[in-house]
Amino acid sequence: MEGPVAPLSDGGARKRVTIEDMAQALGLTKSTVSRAMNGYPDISEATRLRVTRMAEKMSYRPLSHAQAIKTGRTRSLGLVLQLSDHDAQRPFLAEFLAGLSEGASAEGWTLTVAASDSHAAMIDTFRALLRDGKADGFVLPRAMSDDPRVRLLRAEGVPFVLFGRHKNAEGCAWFDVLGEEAMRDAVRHLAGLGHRRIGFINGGMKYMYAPLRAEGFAAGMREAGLEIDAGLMRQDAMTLQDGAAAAEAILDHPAPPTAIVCAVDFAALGVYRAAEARGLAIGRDLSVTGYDGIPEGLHAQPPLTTFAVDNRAAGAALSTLLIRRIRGESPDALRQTTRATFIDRGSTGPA
Amino acid sequence: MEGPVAPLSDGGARKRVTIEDMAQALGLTKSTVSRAMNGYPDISEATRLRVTRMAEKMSYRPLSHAQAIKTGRTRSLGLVLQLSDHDAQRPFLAEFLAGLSEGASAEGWTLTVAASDSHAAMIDTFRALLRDGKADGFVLPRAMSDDPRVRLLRAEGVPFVLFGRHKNAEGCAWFDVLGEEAMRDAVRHLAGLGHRRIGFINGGMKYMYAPLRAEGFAAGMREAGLEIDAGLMRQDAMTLQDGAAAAEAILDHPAPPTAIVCAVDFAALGVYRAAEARGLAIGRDLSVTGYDGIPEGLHAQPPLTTFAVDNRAAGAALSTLLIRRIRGESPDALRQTTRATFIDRGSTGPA
DNA sequence: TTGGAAACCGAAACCGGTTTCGGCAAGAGA
DNA sequence: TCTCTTGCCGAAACCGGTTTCGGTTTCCAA
Repeated sequence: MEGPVAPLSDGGARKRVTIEDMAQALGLTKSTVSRAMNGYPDISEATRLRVTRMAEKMSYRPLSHAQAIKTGRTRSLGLVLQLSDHDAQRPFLAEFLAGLSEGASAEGWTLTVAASDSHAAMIDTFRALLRDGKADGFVLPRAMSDDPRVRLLRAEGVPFVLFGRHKNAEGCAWFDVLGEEAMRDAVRHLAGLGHRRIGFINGGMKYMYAPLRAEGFAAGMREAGLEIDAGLMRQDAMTLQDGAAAAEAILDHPAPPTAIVCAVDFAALGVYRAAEARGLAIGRDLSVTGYDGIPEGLHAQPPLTTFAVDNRAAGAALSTLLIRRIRGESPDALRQTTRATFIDRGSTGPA
Repeated sequence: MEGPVAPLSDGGARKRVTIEDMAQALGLTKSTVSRAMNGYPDISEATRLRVTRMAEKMSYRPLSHAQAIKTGRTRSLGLVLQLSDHDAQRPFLAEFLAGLSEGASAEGWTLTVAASDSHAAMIDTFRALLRDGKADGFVLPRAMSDDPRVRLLRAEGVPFVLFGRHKNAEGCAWFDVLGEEAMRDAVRHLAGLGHRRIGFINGGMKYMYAPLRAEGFAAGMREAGLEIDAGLMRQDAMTLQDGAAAAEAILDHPAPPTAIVCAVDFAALGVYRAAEARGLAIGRDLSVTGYDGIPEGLHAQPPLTTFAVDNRAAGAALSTLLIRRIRGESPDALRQTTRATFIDRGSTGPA
């Protein structure tokens, strides 16, 4: 039923190869082996080579928790999820985790995940993980403008890397997707289709990305020579419901827009609903753009024109950056950005 | 901008309290302290009490990786995500992780997460985690009928716990939600509304849950004295698209059903789409029930009648079970099930 | 009173590494 | 030729725990 079963446990047969085994095989002492593997300068290049070769051959890898007892570092990255945050990050979580795990395991690191409901609990979670040496550094998703996590980790001198930029760059490494560029491109795209009154529905203002995207939208409007009407702008819309409500308000404007740029895909789908309720056909009577690239957008009617974020790549980049940070590189050298990719589907059309 | 910053790092000031500190404070040796904390029989009840009290007072907790070097156990649970699996588990992932983390940290354990694309890579991932002692046991989501993970872990003698039941119970601990009961209740509910021709759209047959739910559906039909028509049944529908396709096929039947029971919410939403395309009003012309309790169901038009699974509770239960399993309890005592809760919304109506 | 078994704790080895320190040999400068 | 470095490695201490092994006391029965 379960197929043939391998030899059965190990029975103490095949044991892990230790540094002592290495030393024995090489005719050296374990201290020499250790220093060779850790790049100490008082080891000749010749023996270092012998050691690394032998390590390869015997497939020796130091036990991370054995070294941790002396070094304090476990070769593991920490991730603390905040649950009260709206489902915004949910759809991407799997890809994001995959990326993180990928980047970590490429260097022989692992990922330790914890979750907490409240902000206070989250700080305690960080403390507990640090206290027990369960993580050598942290990935902080969703950078916020006043971020308690950043305060804590800075104060404790613990390495971290943000997903999202931060005002106060001091000591901050980060990876981010240039959402403002996407917003600008969205406006440009719509303006190119002849739209002149364009609305904007932004995401949660407590996050760093929101002001940036607003800025990008504004820049796009200026470049296109279009007037920015505050009556056509809403914010803090991160769910479909929020988006629908925002769209209702905007469409109630005496001079409603012919297109709406959304900072979040879910909000864009909310616009679909509001439009439907008014008998407006998306892509014909009302153009909409989103941002994120959620799968639901692809299967909406019509499919949502949006900017896709590669969350897996982001995760991989973040873990790589964090590892480098933990290894001591300066945070100033550890800031990367990328762009979202425009996906022109069916939700935009000529004005 | 960031607020006042605490003392700065620790500067070596406050250090972790070690077992030696405990020994000193108690006038004992560290060996005694250790044995007291680990429940050795050669420690008097009096000193054990003194030790545990002092541990509480000094908030002493042994460093998990320090003990790991001797015991081999790290107090961490492993979770390996399979990415190629369709997005089925995605929406629940956050809650599921939260539950796992919750259950783990309640006992002072942590969660190590890894991801892999292919089946082969997944096995390697398990091996790597085991080899480096990064996990003492594993949570296996989505039990499959012939599960390579189970084979591997059984062979290696590594503790694990399944989310989902397994045919061959030997050595298997598990937690599961009784999907078959939900399917039966769904049929009963529909039969009570007067439906006599009821279709069934099942999920992925490679998973253990699918045959069970089919069985539950069949049982419900028998109990209601209704005829089971194979022409009204489809399987392997785990996405909205799959569900729509299955519904199309079923509705093409010369004697189409007036209700369809779905084993997966996403498939039920696919039924919505198929019905819409034919001008059938859900809840009036065609009744539909789902299973899972995804948020999209709540906001569908009309809201989806379904059975909600508490994935957070499931996660918490699983980690608790796994910890007990790792501590040596027999798997036979570690099998729990619960029921999904029926949520009667708007997608069912009288025949 | 004595001998033996429990009961209980200390001493020391060990786990798998890292890091400090000291010493030997070869090479360089005088 | 003799010292002084330098280069290179071994010896040993250490990290924070666990576990084995003895060695005292105390209790109890003989």
